[in-house]
Amino acid sequence: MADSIKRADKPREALEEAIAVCRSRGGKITPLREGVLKALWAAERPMGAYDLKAKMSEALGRAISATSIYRTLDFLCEQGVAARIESRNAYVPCAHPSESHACVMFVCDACGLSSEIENKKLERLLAADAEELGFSINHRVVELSGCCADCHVPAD
Amino acid sequence: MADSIKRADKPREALEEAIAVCRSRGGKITPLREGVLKALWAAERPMGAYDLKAKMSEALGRAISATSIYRTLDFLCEQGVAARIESRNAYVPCAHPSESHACVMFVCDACGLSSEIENKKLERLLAADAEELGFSINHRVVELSGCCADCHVPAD
DNA sequence: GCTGTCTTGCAACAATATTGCACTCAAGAC
DNA sequence: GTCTTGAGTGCAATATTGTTGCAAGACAGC
Repeated sequence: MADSIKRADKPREALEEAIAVCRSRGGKITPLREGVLKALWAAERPMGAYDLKAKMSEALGRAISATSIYRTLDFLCEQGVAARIESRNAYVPCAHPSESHACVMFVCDACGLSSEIENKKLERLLAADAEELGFSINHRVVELSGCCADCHVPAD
Repeated sequence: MADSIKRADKPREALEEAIAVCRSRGGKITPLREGVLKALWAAERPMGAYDLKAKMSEALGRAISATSIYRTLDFLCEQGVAARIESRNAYVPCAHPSESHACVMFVCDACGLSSEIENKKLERLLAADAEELGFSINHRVVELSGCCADCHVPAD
């Protein structure tokens, strides 16, 4: 049911799928957008906006402004191909662009690796709580930090 | 099962309970700490650190530094009597200081009201996902934004 | 009174995010 | 072909949020 905690094993296809998804939704793929998406998939961990700014400036051979990065990230998040980790002010590529976005993010404090998993039961549970309160949910943030399997190997 | 979406109906007792909880855990209640807690309970919505800085500076009649506010908030969060809303960079008083902290926060985009509810099933669900990944959870963030019952009354 | 610890003050700074205005470029209208 | 329009981007300035390092004050235990 759950994804692997590693997500960088198929960045290539994921990137292409993400681009296809954006296009199919009428989004334009510019070099900056593609570069940011690529950088996110290439990264081993969530990236901050200013990390991306540095990365993109280097990759494109000119200074990219923070503004552009934020706009690009907004676009990618709207398209569902990236997600913001609120508790870290950082961004990750999103592996489930086509699904309604109710992912659970696991983020390792030690190595920074993040993993997204879908959980329909969780979604229903939250929906039930919301209904009880008469609350209509617009956006969900479910983030768990701790230690991933690779990191807390005690003695091996 | 769920709390009311309004939390300001019993700020007085809640405040006193929170103070008692801190004391019982060996925490010292200083005027600043008490003031911040009081401000959080008095507020109708999550407060930012700099809001609290202004509020406290006014209340105590002298300039309080951001540093002190952040330290105070750290203390209150550690004690479990306040909680940070990651998706807003803001803080709320916590209604369940004695429980293990796996609350679900509902925050209304329209009026800012926030409500915390306990949900044990959710906790188990997350624990199960975590186990499957070999992930040990250290900190949970479950925040839902949207529209509360009071705000999306359509026509009345 | 002395000592050690916890709390606070303060200044500087770092990191994150937004705003307003101008410019470019490509797609469609004429 | 030219014009218009709108999306995307650049850029400078600024706002907001959060941290660090060091010094001073408060207070309990001895």
